[in-house]
Amino acid sequence: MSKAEKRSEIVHAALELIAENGFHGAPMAMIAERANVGAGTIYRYFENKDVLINGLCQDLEERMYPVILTGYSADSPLRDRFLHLGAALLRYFIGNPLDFRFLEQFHNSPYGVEHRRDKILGKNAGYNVFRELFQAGVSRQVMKDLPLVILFALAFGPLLAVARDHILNFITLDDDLIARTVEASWDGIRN
Amino acid sequence: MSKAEKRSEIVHAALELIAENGFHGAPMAMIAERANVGAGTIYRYFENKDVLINGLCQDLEERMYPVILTGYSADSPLRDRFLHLGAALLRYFIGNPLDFRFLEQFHNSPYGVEHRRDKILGKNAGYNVFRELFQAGVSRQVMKDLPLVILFALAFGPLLAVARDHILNFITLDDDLIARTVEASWDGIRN
Amino acid sequence: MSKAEKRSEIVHAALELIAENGFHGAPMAMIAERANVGAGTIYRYFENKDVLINGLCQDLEERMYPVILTGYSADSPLRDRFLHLGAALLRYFIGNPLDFRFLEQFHNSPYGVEHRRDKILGKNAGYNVFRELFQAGVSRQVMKDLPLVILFALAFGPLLAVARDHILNFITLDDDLIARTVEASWDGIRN
Amino acid sequence: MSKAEKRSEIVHAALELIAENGFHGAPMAMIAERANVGAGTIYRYFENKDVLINGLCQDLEERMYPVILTGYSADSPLRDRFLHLGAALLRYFIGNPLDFRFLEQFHNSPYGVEHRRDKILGKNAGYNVFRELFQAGVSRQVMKDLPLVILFALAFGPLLAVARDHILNFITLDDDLIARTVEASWDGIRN
DNA sequence: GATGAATGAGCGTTCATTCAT
DNA sequence: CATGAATGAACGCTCATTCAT
Repeated sequence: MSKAEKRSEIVHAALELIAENGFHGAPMAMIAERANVGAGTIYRYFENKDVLINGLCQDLEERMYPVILTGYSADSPLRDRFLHLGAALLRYFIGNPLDFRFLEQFHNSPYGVEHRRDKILGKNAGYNVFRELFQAGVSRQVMKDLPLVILFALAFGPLLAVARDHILNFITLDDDLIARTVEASWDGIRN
Repeated sequence: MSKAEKRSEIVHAALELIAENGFHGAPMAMIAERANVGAGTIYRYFENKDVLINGLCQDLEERMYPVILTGYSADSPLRDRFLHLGAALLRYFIGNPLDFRFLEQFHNSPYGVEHRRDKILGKNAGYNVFRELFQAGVSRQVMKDLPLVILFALAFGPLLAVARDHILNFITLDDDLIARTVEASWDGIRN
Repeated sequence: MSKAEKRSEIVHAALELIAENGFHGAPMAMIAERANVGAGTIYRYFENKDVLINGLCQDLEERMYPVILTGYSADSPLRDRFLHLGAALLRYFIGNPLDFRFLEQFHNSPYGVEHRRDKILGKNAGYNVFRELFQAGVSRQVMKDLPLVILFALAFGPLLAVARDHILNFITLDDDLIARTVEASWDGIRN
Repeated sequence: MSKAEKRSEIVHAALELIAENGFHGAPMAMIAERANVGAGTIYRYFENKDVLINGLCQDLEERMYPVILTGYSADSPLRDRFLHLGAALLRYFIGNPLDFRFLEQFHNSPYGVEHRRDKILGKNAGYNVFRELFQAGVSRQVMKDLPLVILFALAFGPLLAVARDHILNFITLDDDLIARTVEASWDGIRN
């Protein structure tokens, strides 16, 4: 197993366990076992558990953004751009439930909050596609004149909630339901 | 200290610690200390830590529902009823950040999921005021014809997200902002 | 087993293991086992291993000083006082080899140095009997006019060395040899 | 880097780290790093860590004895010979505090005791200069008629103690103080 | 009934040693 | 030969739970 593969195995095992059982249910020894490496090996790739968890998040975003940005055109009308991103996000979460579950766990932790603070301050490139979209929407008066943070909440709050409901089997989303849900969340932010 | 008072002290101490520090930062011994009871005493009131945590949630709802239902009239127009509940919920969370922080921690745990499953299956009375409202909204075609679960997500997803943002100091909500946020979330669900 | 007894068992087990095997050979689990307590129990009596080790030292001094000061008279001639203390110290170490071995380990550690620094600054009562003796010796010109620290080294350096040699079976001290050794170390410091 | 150089780098790095941080603060990986060799390479030169540490001691003595024997004449009077060796030893330790710190760490370990046992049984050449000196002193009745082990303790106990005190900054030795200290220790052993 | 001392499994992490490259 | 990634036993410490008082 190459060095990159080993790192990947560790990351995968950690994400899987955290997604399935939460942070409590993912001790380092169990991550190591599932990754088929020794317990000490993880520490060659990640300084400690905190660093591993933050690495997981970064890893995930690097996998996720290319997917949801595929076919996205910054020249389309704002509504179309939002519908594309919303549906892509929802589909990504549904198709990658472990990633979604991990993100939920992550955002509910001290690191998650810190990470979010950085995002809102605009340090992160991936997020900026959303930020630009919403800033354009407000300035062109296509969207409601509300603080960006609230628009984010109106747009993504529902999408994350239905993704969770789908993954927990409270509902089964199909393409039609996804489209109507994203349209409804558009109604929440548009003027 | 009476039996009921002692139970109340325990519940209060536990909720406070979990809200402040997360589940990790709330060992039983610390809860006992803050509640001014012996560590063993907690086990007279709650079979184990899991049961305590579920008790906390139930306790919280019993305090919260009377507050948000104050002044609520089932005879008002659907829109008014929604705006009342939404704003009341948001104000409750902002005014009781510990309750909100606890709920967030709770919902992000195996118990939280189980609890939610019960809610959606309709076992819990408190939730039913929302259920009735949304069922009426759909049947009178005032709201979109979407599954209840999705309507819940559209309505409460944004409210919870902005409550979190406020409590984490990413934004400061005032009455005007609260009203406009709840109206925006109404736009998401109304026809 | 009473609380005081349990503490005593822990202290005894720890001192024994450290004396026999050094700090490396005295993990907390082994101390607990030898003391017939659970591993966690130690932490009810000592905040952590460092505190335990410092406690051991303090404990030891509280046992040792009364013994070596028995029959000691501050009114005797300086020479007699020194011979008394020197022989008493030597006898104590020979009679309590575990205490001696522990002290040697202790003084060769960061804590030991810190502890020694305090002693030399004069915070500790037990040591002061030596300090007074040497200060009197210098001022009455019975002892050499050297810094106190050097007099200590001249007086106790040999005593500790022969105690070690006896305990390691390089030599067997009897009362006669003890007396002549202490007299020789007196020759080192006297004028 | 030649084989001998590599060995030397390893020995130097190990001694430095152990002197600075104690055995705890000198893991093999850190020694390897400071020596600019691979971790596994150390095991080509030393079977394991224990052997390395013993090698360190031997190495040190090979560097130290030539220094303290410089200018030493076996034909001088016993007193002069002792004063020479004592002062040379003290100066060596003060001038090479890492060597001294290492020796102290070393002598306080199972290996140290074993090493000392060999010395006292007379296997080691370096030590013999002291042994010869003391044996001559006793037989010519210049020194006290005490077992050699005790004479060693009387002579070197104080010297090691003041070296430690100097290195730990409890006192600052100058040439005058060194001379008077060595003379005082001579008083301890001479008749 | 209430207590809190005792427990020990389990945690995150380290490091001497091995061995494939 | 030299390397350094991999290993896993062992460490200090925590904490949910029990039970003698």
